[in-house]
Amino acid sequence: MAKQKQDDGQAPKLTINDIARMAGVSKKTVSRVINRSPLLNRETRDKVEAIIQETGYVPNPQARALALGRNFLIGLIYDNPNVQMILSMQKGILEALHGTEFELVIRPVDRGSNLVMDDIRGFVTRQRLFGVVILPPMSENDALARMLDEEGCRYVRMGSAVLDDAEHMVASNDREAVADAVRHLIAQGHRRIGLIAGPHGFRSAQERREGFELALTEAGISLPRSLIADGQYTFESGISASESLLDLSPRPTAIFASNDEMAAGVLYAARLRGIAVPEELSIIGFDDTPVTTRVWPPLTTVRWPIVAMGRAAALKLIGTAIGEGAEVNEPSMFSSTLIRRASVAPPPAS
Amino acid sequence: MAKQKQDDGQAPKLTINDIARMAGVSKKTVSRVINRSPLLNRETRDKVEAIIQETGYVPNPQARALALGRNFLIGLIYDNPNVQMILSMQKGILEALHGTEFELVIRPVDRGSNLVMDDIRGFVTRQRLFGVVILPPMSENDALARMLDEEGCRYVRMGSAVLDDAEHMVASNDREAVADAVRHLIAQGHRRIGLIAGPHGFRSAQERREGFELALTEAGISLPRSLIADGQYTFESGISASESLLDLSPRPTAIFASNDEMAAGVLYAARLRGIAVPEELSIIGFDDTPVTTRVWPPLTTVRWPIVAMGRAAALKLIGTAIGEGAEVNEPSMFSSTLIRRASVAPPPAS
DNA sequence: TTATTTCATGACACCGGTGTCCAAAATGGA
DNA sequence: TCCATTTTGGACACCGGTGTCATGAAATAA
Repeated sequence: MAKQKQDDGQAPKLTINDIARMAGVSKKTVSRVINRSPLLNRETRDKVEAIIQETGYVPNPQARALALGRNFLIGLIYDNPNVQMILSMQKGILEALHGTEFELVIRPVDRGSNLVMDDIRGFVTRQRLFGVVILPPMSENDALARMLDEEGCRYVRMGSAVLDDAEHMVASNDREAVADAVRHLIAQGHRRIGLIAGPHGFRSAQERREGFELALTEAGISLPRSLIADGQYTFESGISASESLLDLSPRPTAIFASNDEMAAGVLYAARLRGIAVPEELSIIGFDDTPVTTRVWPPLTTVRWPIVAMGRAAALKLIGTAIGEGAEVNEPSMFSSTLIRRASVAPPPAS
Repeated sequence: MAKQKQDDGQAPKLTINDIARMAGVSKKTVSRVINRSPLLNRETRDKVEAIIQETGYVPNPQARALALGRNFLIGLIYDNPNVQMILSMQKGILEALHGTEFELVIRPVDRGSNLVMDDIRGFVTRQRLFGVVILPPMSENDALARMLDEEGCRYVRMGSAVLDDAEHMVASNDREAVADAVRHLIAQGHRRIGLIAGPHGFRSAQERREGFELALTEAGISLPRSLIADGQYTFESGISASESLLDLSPRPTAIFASNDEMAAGVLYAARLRGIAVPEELSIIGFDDTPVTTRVWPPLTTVRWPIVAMGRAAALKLIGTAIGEGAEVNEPSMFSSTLIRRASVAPPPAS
């Protein structure tokens, strides 16, 4: 029955009882101090807080989790292949969580598997997660949102447009961003502009396509079906999709690819055919990933504030928990910027 | 005092007591079944296990964490700027953790801050982590390893070479891998080969440099100091470091860059000067990141099995916990492969 | 001054598991 | 048949917090 004091570590592991004893109050009173209960005498609070400061006591998260029936863990759920995006999101979320008691737990899921729902349900209920951030395209799954509602798990959905569930969304305005990019091409004099679309079923792909069509319609430019090619958001699909466009006669003088990977694929395909970029072909991508500056010429692209959005999502989740008076009111709609590099030029004189 | 049955979710949340009642045994007996205690009657075990199967009962991790004083969380600690590596490691670890009761918690730390140690200590002790995986260069910090030992926290260090602490290492053999790459250049006829080294203080940088020098020494090629330039593992540093090499006369006919980002920088700098790759200059990088195939020409590089190493690290950590008889014996040293692409050719006839 | 209300605090049970220790049952030897 | 020894299972305390309710003190009203 000897207290295990120096058994392995030298950290004596203070508990709430130790603090209570030192302060000469009950453990419940210490608990009140920790949880900022309003019905506390000022003196008592100060005394206990001083001791907590002094000793560096930190409540045991496991015990809290058990008593509260809720953990201080935020889950990050994704089924997305885009590593850059995942890591930037992760970065933003972690920035917001830094200094709080929250930790980030990663959960990649297997899109397509029909066990996904049960998998996620088990994840959030077993771990009693405080909340989750869902990355696209999984975030577009309304059934998932309903399930989380049922389970009483908070969530924020990242997206390329505000869906019905606006309350839980942090979104970028992809449509308008793409329209701006295409307007830029039109302003340079381009009229035959090709589109490499993203995969069917991705909301972002749809939004970007709509933005593309919007800009052309505004300018009164017709869009033959042949100028649209389907891609899968991968480099390889960018190469193969652009081949059908580059074989056209007359060839498009510019191509908007729905993400940077595919834009890099266009550049690659153009080089294989000896087509000069940007002299004979202008290219614009989307995401502003590092690859845009590694290739030659550096690619004009659209930058969306992923890190800031990740931060906003996390704050939105934990805001109610740490909101000390000021209601955390993060913007839910973020806008993107056209980054002009060297892959756009006026079309060649025909 | 009414049981909250259908208050928010429809999950009745089975507890060990429910199972015990249903099986007609005490909760402790159920606990024994869960923990595979050997001193149990076969019939009792089967009966309880059947009920667990039937009801889908899963023990509450928070309660277990509290009672055991240890969580089923694995921490991933990194201070590394290389997003590709972080994500690949994460992927490997998650693969190994999939289907187990373990979850992955992410912890980026701020290298250079002198609070790092306390930060990590707080992280592992508060959360009572089962163990952590440490990515380079943080993994080279011996003081950190000692601290984790003190705190009784398991750990695995990822590295580019086996350090003193071999028991806790999962490593790749960078030195030999680089030597192979440089031997390849020599075999093609190169004699004036430049090196862009990684940052001082990174073990990987040192190992790669040693591999470079090893191959030259073997071939009896002398290495003037002017053929070595310092980089920071970034694209930009690759550009500036290569400038000093490309200004030399005679110019090196090949450059080994200590990672792909810097190799991409060399390519960029070469293009700015109108130097043809690979005709006038061969380039080899290290890491086999996606950028190597996005640029033109695709870069020859060294691939190290990051995902497999992450998997091995995780298995090494949890192996003792899930080891059912068979002692998990993952290899601790991984070897790399030279990936030949189009950035290497024989040197120009001088 | 006394009755009533408000406020601050504490005692105690509880969250859902696990460790310790002891009792009952089963087994074996004399 | 009885006692000693080994299994097998349960009662109970405990991990470190939080919720509920009771209690005593102080403040207000009568």
